[in-house]
Amino acid sequence: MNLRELSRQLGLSQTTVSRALNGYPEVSEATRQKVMAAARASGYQPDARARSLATGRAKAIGHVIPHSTKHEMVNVVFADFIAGAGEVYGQHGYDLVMSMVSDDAEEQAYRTLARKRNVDGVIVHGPTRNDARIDLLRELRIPFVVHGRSSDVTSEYNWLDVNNRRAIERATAFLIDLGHRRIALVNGVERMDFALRRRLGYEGTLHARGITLDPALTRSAEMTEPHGYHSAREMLALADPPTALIASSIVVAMGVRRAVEERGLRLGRDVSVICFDDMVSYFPNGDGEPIFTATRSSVRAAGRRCAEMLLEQIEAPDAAAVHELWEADLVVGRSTGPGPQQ
Amino acid sequence: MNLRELSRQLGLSQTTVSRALNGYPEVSEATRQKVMAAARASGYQPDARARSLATGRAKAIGHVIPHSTKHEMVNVVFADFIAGAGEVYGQHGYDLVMSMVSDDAEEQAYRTLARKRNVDGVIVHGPTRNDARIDLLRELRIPFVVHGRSSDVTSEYNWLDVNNRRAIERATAFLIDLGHRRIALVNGVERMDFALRRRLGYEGTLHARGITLDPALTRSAEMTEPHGYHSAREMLALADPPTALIASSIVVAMGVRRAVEERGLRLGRDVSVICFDDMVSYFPNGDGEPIFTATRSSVRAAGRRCAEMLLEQIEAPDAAAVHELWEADLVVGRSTGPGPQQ
DNA sequence: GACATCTTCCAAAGCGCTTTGAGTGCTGCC
DNA sequence: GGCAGCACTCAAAGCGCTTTGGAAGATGTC
Repeated sequence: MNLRELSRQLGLSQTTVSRALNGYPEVSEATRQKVMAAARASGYQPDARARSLATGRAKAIGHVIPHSTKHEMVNVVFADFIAGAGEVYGQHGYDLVMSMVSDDAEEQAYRTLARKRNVDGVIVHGPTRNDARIDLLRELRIPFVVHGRSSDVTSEYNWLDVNNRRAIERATAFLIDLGHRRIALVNGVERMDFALRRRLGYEGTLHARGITLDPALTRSAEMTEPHGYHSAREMLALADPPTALIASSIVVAMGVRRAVEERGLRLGRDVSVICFDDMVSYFPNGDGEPIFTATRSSVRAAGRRCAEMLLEQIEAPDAAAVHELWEADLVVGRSTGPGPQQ
Repeated sequence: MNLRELSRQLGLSQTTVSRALNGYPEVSEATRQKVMAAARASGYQPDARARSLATGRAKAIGHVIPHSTKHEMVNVVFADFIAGAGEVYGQHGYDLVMSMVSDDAEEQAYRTLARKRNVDGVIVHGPTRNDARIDLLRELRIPFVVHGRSSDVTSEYNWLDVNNRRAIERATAFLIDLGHRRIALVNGVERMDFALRRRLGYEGTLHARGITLDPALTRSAEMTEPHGYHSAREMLALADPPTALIASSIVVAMGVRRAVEERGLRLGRDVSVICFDDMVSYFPNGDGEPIFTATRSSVRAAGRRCAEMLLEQIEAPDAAAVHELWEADLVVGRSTGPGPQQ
């Protein structure tokens, strides 16, 4: 069933049928009703490709996901972000098209996406410091929103970020206020902008509070459970071990907890842990009182908002760039307690 | 830059340029080289929509993901499955288009997908028992592969499944051999076919070994960490608690562990735990000796294989339906030990 | 009643590609 | 030299939709 067939059945021209279905005013209410009814009855749905070719709008958003051979990791929070964004796309009749691409081919992937014209815009995931993709996308003149930010990029672009620096500052200060002085940071890969900002927050707060940074108390790697485990295990075995750790995600925190418990220590009493909680659906931070004291911000909500921002940008391509900086909550759970008595 | 412009520059017809680029034999090697070079130089890439409209092939695969309002959960393993499938799609020049859809609109989503003709096939996720989607997709005549199976569906369809029943049979037998008699099952939602099969494996093995099933020792819900925690916590508080638990995923197992440790028990000594490990990238089951004794099967590999099967099916739509049943490994880790002395 | 103005509809062009069917020029053979 | 056959190339017809630029009929105004 296509438009020609449908209009033939109705004894109307394709023009009229198309207009009736798309809500144009040049068609009488009576015929519109007739057309709508016939369309529903026959299950007519316009061919997306033909419509897209005719209108110039793909009605789809691209997400390029690098799957590196080096760190073969699909981001933990990714599924929830996509879920949030996908909701909004669905509401607005947009599709989500994903490209999994080896990370040395990522730039090419964006070029291809732009040329093939099957997306109207893209979301940029996991920006690094001075991320080259931003200028590339500007050059390609394709609307985009960055989930996160990229330090040292001077051009204007749309982004939505959590105030990672501020969040970790607050977490660090919270631990210091509790009497901790040996505070470790189990960070993500610091090529990633968010991880870098978290480190800055950590270092800045230690410095401001007169605590000298001990390089032995920071680790940085992919945010997996084993990363948390090994980092914590090694650091807790030091002669002068940390009494508190900041974990970059709830998954990392799980690893930290494993190491803590393996050592026979009790979380929240012997060792304090704060983590960054992205409120991932299948791994909530407890369901009553939080398991972990955490800085908290919903990645799913971020996905929703990024999608909205992008759709707005597509509607009005000449609008000024939009930025949103979200503050994370600091929620207190059972994983933190007073530091050691001096 | 489009085909017309490119052929104009080259002084050739669109036909010839198109044929040269698509590897048809009716064009001389010399012109082919010339055309290729010009295309590369100008960064020409055919418009996906126009090509798709002309060829009738969308070069894209659809994944419909229900996001229920009831259980607002994005499947844990989903990201890894997609990553695997996406790799294969990428290698074959296919895109992946995702529809997030509220689960009461899922059937409509498939219809729309079929009508809009912007995908050549779909992957069905999370089949339930007697899943209506299978007959629907047959009726819509759109190639599809089911990740999992659907009990009680009589029609033929393509599927790839892990032998969940056998895996849990082996896990249960393993625990019985270790001397356990009070064995609990912390299962997923049993509307899901895989969860149902796991229960059958559990019940069957208990029965075969002469152990009477205690309904107090089974739980079933979304596979989240809190599900593992609450289930284990409640069951461990019973007058006659389980000495071993089978967890439906590694995330659930994390919750189980939390409950075990909270009770002051030691994993692998006081309580044994076996889980189903989907080998999710960010949450490996340890990196040397496994943390948990587990039945193990890579969901990422499953994604890859499902994608291959689907692409083959698209190439040869009249080929017979293909099935693959994968056996899970049973790997021994540190979370299991001998049962209580009689 | 004649003219202007809406309202309602239509034919046809065009989006950018693939593919059919038809040349055109060249080579080889008799 | 004439012809068949081959190697290339092309013009044009779609794919299914939107949208432009009219046209036809209905309505209103003087």
